[in-house]
This record gives sequence, C-alpha cells and structure tokens, in this order.
Amino acid sequence: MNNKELANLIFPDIDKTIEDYKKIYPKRNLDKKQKVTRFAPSPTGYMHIGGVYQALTNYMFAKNSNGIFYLRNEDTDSAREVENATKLIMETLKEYNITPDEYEYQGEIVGNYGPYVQSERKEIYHTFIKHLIEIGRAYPCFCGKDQLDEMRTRQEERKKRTGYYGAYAKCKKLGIDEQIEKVRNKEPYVIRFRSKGNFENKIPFEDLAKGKLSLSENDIDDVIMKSDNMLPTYHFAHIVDDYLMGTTHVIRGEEWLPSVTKHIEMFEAFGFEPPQYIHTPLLIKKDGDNIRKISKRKDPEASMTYYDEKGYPKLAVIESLMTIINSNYEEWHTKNPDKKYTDFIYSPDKMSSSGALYDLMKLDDISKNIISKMTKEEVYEESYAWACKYSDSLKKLIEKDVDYYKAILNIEREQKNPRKDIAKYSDIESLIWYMYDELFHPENYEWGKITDLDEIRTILNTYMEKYYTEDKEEWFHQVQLLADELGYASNMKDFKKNPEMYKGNVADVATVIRVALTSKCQTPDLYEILKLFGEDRIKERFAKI
RNA sequence: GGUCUAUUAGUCAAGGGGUCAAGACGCUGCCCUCUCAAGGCAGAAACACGGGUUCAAAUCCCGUAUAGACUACCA
Repeated sequence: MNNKELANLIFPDIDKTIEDYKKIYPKRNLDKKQKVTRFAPSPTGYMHIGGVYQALTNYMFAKNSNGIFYLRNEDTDSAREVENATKLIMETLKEYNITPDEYEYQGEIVGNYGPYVQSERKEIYHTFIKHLIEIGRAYPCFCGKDQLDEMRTRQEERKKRTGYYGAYAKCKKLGIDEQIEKVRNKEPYVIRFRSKGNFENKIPFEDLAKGKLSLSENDIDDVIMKSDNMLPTYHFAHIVDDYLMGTTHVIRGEEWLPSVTKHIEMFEAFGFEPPQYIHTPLLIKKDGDNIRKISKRKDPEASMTYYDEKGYPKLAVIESLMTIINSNYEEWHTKNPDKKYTDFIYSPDKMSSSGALYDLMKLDDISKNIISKMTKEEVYEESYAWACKYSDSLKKLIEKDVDYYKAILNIEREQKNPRKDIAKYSDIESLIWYMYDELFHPENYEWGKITDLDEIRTILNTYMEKYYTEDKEEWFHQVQLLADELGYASNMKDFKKNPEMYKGNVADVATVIRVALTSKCQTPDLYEILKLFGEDRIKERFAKI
C-alpha cells in the first residue's frame, strides 16, 4: 500500500494531472512589467466599502501597468452563500467603473483562465490535492469537530498555541494502511496539508506595502479540502487559482498577513513561485474610544448602498478611497486637476501601514468639489436618476418643470469659483424648496437686522416701484438708490466709516428682499433668484408679508 | 496565552539621524462681499511613555503601554 493507492482511492475519477492543467492554462503572454491582479470576493450578498477599496486598489495596480484585472468568485463556503450576490458585486463594480477584464457572469465566461467561480473548479482542485497526497504532502484527517474543539480547549488551558500541529496532529501519524482502511470504511474525513515547517524558524518575507517582515514558519496542518462539499478552503484555492490564473500580485486585506507562511509553504510543495503580496490596511471606525474594523452591522456607511441612497456621485466615493489608498493622491489631483484618477500611478509602498478611518466629512468635501464642477445638465441627470430611485418629492419637482429646475441648479455654477453647497443629491431638496410656490409655506421669516414690519413693507413697496431685472449691475445700482432714499448706506465702506449716520446699510435692505422672497436669510445670489421668479411671483411673495 | 503589525494635531497623513515637524479635511479669525457658499489671507492644534546609542533621535536599538489583525471544515 502506498500514497498513490490512497490518492486513487480518494479521487478515483481524477485522471488529469497538474501538467495537463499547465497546458490548458499556459503562462500569460505578457511582458514582465504588466501586472495581473484580481478581486476575489465571497458572495455574501453585501457589498462592503472595504470590498470596493480592495477592488479599486487591484484595478489601479493592473491598469497602471497595462495589465489584467480579473474577478474571481470565491464561493467555497456554501453555508454563507447568498443568492444574487454575484449580481450585486458585478453591478457595483460596473457602477463604479472598476470593470474586470476577465470574469464569469450569468453563465458567460470572459477570459481564457476560467471558470472564475470556485465551485465550478472542483475537478481542478481535486487534481492538485491528489498530487499532494501522492507525494505525501497531504493526508486524510478523521478528527471530528468535537474532538478538535476538545483539543483546542486543552491547548488554551495549558496556554499552548492552538491548532493542528506537532504532537496534536494525530492523523498525521496514521499509517497508510490505516488511512486506506478508514477511507474504505467511509469514515468522514477532511484532507490536510502536511506541513514540514518549524515554528521556531523565522523566515524573511517582503510585502510590497509593509516592507520587510520576519515571520514564523508555518507548522500547522491546515485543512485544504472540506468534508461536506469536497471544496477547498481559502488557503488552498488561493494557491491553485492564483497559480493557474497567472496572478502576479495578490492585493488583499492585512487580515491575511498571518497566513502567508502557510501559503508560501504550499506554493513550495508544488514547486511554484509564489506571487508578490501587498497587504493593505483595513478600513476602521472609531466607536467612542475604541477603534475597530468598519462593520456592516453597526455602520451604515460600511455598505455601498449607503452612498447610493444618499446620492453621492460615484466619482466622489472613488476619489475618497483613492486618498486612503495613496495619501499623495490628493496632492497629485490638485496639481493635475484635469487628469482622471485612472492616470494616477498607485504605489504599494506609499500605502499607510495602519488602518484608516473612512472620513465622511472628507467625502462631503470631495463630493462638493466634484458636483460644483459638473454642468447643470449633468447634475440634473444624476439627481433625477437618484430621485427616481429614492425621492418621490424631488422627482415630482423636477418633472414639473425641468428647465426651471436646471436654472436653479445653474445659479452661481458657470463661473470661475462655482458654488459648492451640494454634497449629495439628497441635499438638493432642502436647498431649493423655497423656489417652489407649492412648497413655500414658511413658518417663520428669518429677518435680519430690520424686523419692523412697517419698515419692511416700505422697503418692499419702494423696491417694487423701481423693479428692474435686465442687468445685474444695474439692478444692484437700483437697490443702492433705494437704500439711499430710505436712509441706509448704499456703500459698505461708507457705512463702516460712519455707521451712526445711517439706519443701516444696503446689505440690510437686500436681506429684507431676500427674506421676503425666500423666508431665509442665507441663499444663493439674490439677483439670480429674482430673475427666476419674475415680477408676478415676486409680488405674490411680497404680498404675503 | 501565542504570532505578527502599528502608534506624528479631532481625522487622513509627509518626513527614515540635523526641518521654525509639510499638506489636506474639520475648527477659529480676518479680507472680499447684498446674505450664505466659494475664494484669498492668517491662526489654534501632533511626534504614546521610559531608557539607551549619538555631538545630535519623531527618525536607530531595548523595554513598557495602548490599539489592531490572526490564532475555524469563514473568507
């Protein structure tokens, strides 16, 4: 009895070899500089901001080098799988323009290295595991869950390292005949990797983001194939897939850092060159005094649906992530305002070494800048699309008179330093409601310095006599004349020199007009608002006073 | 418990033996100004702690503290 017989007993139907798969998936025809990266989420029915962050980093790295970015669906955990999760992932990537070159979606495989769904690669994994059994680097383990739990508790009590290693690895010591007999008797088993490492040995490892590290050699016999569905664990699938798919750089969250030694040992067992690794910091969240991983249960902003519901432009989310991915992005962006973020060169070594707080304030700032640079048409289109999905009331306002809506959006837009007051589309309605008669039922008028109703009426009446809106300069001149006539300073400088000589100044007068018209003391440019209203509506609003 | 990693303003961060310790968001003030937003200018605000090495330490070394990740038939 030997390993080969054991391998055949466990995988009787596997007749391909590793060499066969090397031929089916030949090395990619790329030059050395071109990088191959991937986004490999597990389909749990939820798109996390951290996922987009990972995807974007991988995408940027590949695209910078004119390489390949592909999507792989890691669905080996049938218990956690959620229907339509793949759809959500694909659609989110598409919306954010992080489109993979190779992927598998709705039955269609794009790319020569598929299938890109792990559950469809069972035969491949089995071939590789069979090989490992043949060369004595993997073995069946018959320890049950209870047995392992018990072992772990014992290890914890004795303050030993937990895990299946050394003397604790019982099944490692089983003779080949015994193994074969147990398999024949249909005892349930998993396949474990046979580690040859020594935990006391340190091995140097260079991570492209974290730099040089020293890690303890792996000595744990990890499960590489699960008993319930015969699918591989993450660790093993990573080896096989990233080797066959020709991944040059594995960019993943730093939660994987402790397992690189496992991965390196497995690559070595096959005689494969491991890829380069880039372990990225985690997105974290400050919760009172604690710092923790951003969590989907506690933090609404962890989910990509949050940004969609609030109506942030996709680009704003992308750019806010870029500032976290490489903090020099912002500086680059201010120096190159006309370039697209995809022109930026991402450098792994410039990544932060610790976790980054995802700052919603910063997002708002980035978003305001982006929206302020959009044309009124673009803002209209995007905000309308948002309203159709999330706000019936805004949708109705827009549909009532599209041109009027666009004109409102255009106030102080087409100028050198455009207005920056919209951070997200859900802000819009609260910024423009007073421009609509059907919404204009103010509970209180935010009068400024002038609060006397008689004086207010005098100002409004006098203003209407001289009503003029042809030209902004001339209009303001008229307001100044009005101020003079009623005893207010028409010029701010004069007023500041001798405030006691006047009842107030032209700003106070303008405020009266503004508040009478909008009920608010802070609005965009008054002249633009007057023009949009027209004489009749102005009169109507004045009449309410 | 063990392994690994980290710690510069409220936040993101540059700097890797000699700097008045960058910059951005936020905050405060001033200017501009018909209000607000924007813009311009200015300001407050930081090297976790303790030892060492050195003429010189935020920077190198050693401890301590704190935080995070991992320690699954989850990824």
